Amino acid sequence: MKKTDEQSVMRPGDSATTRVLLRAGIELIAENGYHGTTVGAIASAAQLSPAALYLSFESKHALLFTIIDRGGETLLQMTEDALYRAPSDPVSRLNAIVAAHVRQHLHFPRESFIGNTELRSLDPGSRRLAIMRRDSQQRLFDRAIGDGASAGVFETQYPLETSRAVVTACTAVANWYRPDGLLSADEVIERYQHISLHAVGYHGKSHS
Amino acid sequence: MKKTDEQSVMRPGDSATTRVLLRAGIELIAENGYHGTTVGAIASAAQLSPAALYLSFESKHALLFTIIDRGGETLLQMTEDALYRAPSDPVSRLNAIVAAHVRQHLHFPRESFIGNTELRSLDPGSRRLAIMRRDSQQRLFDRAIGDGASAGVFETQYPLETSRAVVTACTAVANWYRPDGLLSADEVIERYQHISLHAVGYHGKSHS
Amino acid sequence: MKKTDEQSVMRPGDSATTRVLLRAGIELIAENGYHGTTVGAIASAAQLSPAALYLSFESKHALLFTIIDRGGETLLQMTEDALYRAPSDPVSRLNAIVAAHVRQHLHFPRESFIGNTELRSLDPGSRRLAIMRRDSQQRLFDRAIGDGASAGVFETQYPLETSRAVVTACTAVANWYRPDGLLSADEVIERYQHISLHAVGYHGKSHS
Amino acid sequence: MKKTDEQSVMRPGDSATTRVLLRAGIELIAENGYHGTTVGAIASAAQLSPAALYLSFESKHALLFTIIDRGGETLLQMTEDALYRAPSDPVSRLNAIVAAHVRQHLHFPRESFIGNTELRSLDPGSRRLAIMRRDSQQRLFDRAIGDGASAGVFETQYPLETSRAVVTACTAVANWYRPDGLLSADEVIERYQHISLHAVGYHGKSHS
DNA sequence: GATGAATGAGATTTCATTCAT
DNA sequence: GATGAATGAAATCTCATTCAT
Repeated sequence: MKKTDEQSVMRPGDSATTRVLLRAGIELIAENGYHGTTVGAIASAAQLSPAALYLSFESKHALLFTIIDRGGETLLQMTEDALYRAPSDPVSRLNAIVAAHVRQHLHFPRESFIGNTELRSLDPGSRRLAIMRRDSQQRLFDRAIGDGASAGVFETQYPLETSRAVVTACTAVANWYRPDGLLSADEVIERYQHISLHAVGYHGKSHS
Repeated sequence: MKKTDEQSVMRPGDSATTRVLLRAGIELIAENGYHGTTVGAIASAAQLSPAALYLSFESKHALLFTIIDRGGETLLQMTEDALYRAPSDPVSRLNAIVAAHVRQHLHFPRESFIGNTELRSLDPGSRRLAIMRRDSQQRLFDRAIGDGASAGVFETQYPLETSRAVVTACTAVANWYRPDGLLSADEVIERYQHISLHAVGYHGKSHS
Repeated sequence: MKKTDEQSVMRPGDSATTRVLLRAGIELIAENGYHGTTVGAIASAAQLSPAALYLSFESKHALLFTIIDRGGETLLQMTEDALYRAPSDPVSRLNAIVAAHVRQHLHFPRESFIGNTELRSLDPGSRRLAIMRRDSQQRLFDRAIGDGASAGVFETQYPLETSRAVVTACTAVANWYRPDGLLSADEVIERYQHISLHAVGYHGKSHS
Repeated sequence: MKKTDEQSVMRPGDSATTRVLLRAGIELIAENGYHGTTVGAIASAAQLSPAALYLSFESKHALLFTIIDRGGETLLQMTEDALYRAPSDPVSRLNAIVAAHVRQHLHFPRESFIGNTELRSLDPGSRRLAIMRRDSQQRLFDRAIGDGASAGVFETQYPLETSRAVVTACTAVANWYRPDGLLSADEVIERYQHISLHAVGYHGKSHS
């Protein structure tokens, strides 16, 4: 359980208090947005006093940055790892990063949602950093799809737009997926691989 | 110009003051979110006093609701109209609603963005209404794609997931499209029609 | 009455609200110090809500700065004016600035007290400005006493230390003088002229 | 060094921790005032945790009271001792208490400053005690100067005001004296004896 | 003796909203 | 129709103090 947590925002060094605050912050900010969430609400969800937040974080903003920074770092890492381990043919590579991206958004929908919607609530310096990382993630897809198109495996006239559309759609699973819904995570992943291959104009077998 | 405005949130009956407040509200809420935008900021962007807002709207919330309600109403209307005017074959129908949906999001990116992200800031009653309308819009796509799949024109195993992915991607153009960018609105529309047809597993000509 | 007020911190352009806040701030900060005085206490002494303070001043600090800046400006002005109007002999000149300095501290003891004790509560930029003005005031005395000593009219070996001692003593009247006490303001002034002339080693008549 | 410390606020029974806290408290409170100084800042200047302060003192207030109470006690003691050892003529007696008062304020400027400015931050009971002691100190000067005036040695018309002015000026050395400045402590003392004799209207030799 | 973690109370400041003019 | 002045409520953050370890 904790192990799972640590695959997105939590880190081994975090104290129990820090973790419970992060969990409460993730929950509430995903629900109401950063400006719609008060320090008091986070503290009370964590069964702590508002003052306690300032022992773990320098400010409310620092809590938000921690969520976005660590979540973004983990997503990029996971995706790069998946790419590293994948066979080198375009289909496998696209399948690998779609799986990694979708999986992370399925397992950590709230963390991902915050990372996608609350960049505007970061101060300019932090925002720049977060945007750079988001762009790196996008470029992994741009390259995978672009390479497949150049190799003639993907028959799309608009690889860049398609790449954006694929990432967007894969990201949006965080908005609607419910673990207690009809589909298992693995089923969703498989379907998004399928849809993505279609979108890039791949006409062969999905082979996975 | 005003004509254009009125194709999303503005309405003929609106006074000049109401319009300027709506314009300012759309601009600022899209940028900073509802809770991140103050009445003072909206008023000052409209070159009015904060008190003036309360002559046109009952509250800050009422302003938000106006933006979301009217924007959503227009989007649905436009999409239904497009469908009504389209030939009855699946490709034409899908092309028609993709065009309507994308066009509206390209021309009114901020209004659309607010309609997608600030539902959570509505009070429960208003939110329910907005969600119902958003679901109606989604169902237009579900039906268009589902019918095409049933008819065997679209070869997708997962018509529902694909429909969601298509709407998501078409919606997201509001996040990145810049009117002064490389592509014209019509080019973007054409490419999204192309990508959508690919995604639903259509293998024929795009015929548009 | 208002006329009198305006001879230290109040200014013609100040609104009634600004004035009442300044008066309350002067009273309370003189009594409890800047850090010992809350915005709430000032507002409530002014029969206003805490929020009202922020219509007249940018911050609590801005209120303090206004008191110190304007009070210091008035003191320097008054002293320079007195010097300008005085006959040019050393005794008259010293008498003139002692009278001006003591009078200001007698009539505005709280404003003066704040100007002497709360420089440390100003931010560095404001503090520098206030210190520069305080030094200008000191130099008026240094010069008056130094000139008298050079001319042989004042027989002191230590004109600089004496100048500091004189200013210090004249300033301290703000700490103990009570308008309802035994001495009238003019009597106090006369006595401080007398004491000052003694201190600088003047052995003739006081001739005032 | 420790010996010197103990001539104002430190006492032989004080533990090392108590001493380091007193030293830090004196430094910081003199700089920023009582209300401008936090327990955390004192503790951290003493390289201790905030909680440690409560092992040596009952409260932040108790620390302040210790500084003011002991500092005031020492000052009065020193001045009384000086008077006790002085020859009985008015000039010697005034010289003696000026020397004692000035010396204490030169050697312990921060302790003295706090004793003069932070009485208002004491609770009423403690304040009364501190004020009584300050008045005792003032009366030593009142009596010395009054006796000299009665004896016709000091020719001042206003012995009481002069006494206040002398104490004020002698006290203020704590505000400007810097040990690394141009004058040694003994030189400052000599000059203040000189100035004080002038101020009280003594026209003979300074004989010291 | 010393501290890290925690907190209740309170500080400054902001904000949506009202209302007399 | 418009606003300047005002405010109650609440937001973020600080601080003196406690207590289990």
